[in-house]
Amino acid sequence: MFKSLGDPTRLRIFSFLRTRCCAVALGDQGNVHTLQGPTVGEVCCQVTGLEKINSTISFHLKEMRLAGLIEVEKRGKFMVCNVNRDAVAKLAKYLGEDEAPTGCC
Amino acid sequence: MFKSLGDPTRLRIFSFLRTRCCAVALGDQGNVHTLQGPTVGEVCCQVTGLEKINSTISFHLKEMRLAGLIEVEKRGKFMVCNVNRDAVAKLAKYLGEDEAPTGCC
DNA sequence: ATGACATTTCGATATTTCGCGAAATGTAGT
DNA sequence: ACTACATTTCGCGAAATATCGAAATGTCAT
Repeated sequence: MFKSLGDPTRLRIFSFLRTRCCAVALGDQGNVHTLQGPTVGEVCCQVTGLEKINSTISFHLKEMRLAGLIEVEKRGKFMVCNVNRDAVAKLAKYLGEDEAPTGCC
Repeated sequence: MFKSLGDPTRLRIFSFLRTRCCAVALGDQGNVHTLQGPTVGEVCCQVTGLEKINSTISFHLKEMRLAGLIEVEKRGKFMVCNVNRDAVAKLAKYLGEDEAPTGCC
């Protein structure tokens, strides 16, 4: 995930996706449903201002998905993207915790 | 910083440095003194088990220093390394905060 | 079915990055 | 000054990465 966030384009994508809320609802069987989110094309427009080609954004989104940073869901003709909040929370926790044993120095 | 943490070797270095406390003391004029910490050679030994050459570790430490992730200080013949806790805290804060505007979706 | 649209895959290319080993630099002690 | 040691710099090759554009895939609407 750090590697994923390490690329400037992906960090911008990440930042953009965070400004769009990740709507979630519980289904009948208690399963989680993501309701909506930006599409690949929308990410491309908003993040790079069409500076980058769709296929490039698609590539980065795939990387981020494989890293577990985001979730991508099919919505008819589109693919909608959302930040994986649990994963990000874990990452924040890792950075936030203090690993130094007491009295180490 | 994300890019820095994205490399496996550097993440191991980071993790190792965090287990060694960053001792700090106030000097006579209120200036901050880092007291001690692992040397480059020690990092090389502990992190890679001598799998990697010193120059390689030096390269990574430089990257991490330029990224603002660690601080390196001259201590006579040695260079001692410590995590930049403020920077890491900021990073954790960035990941931890919720950027989605209320009622976005 | 056909056309329009969204996205992904593929191939090619340019750039970056990592790693090693040798040489250079710098410091401490004798 | 000389030696021993710690670290950095440099040159280079190998591998990974980012980007583009074209072609392929998949979906919706007519």
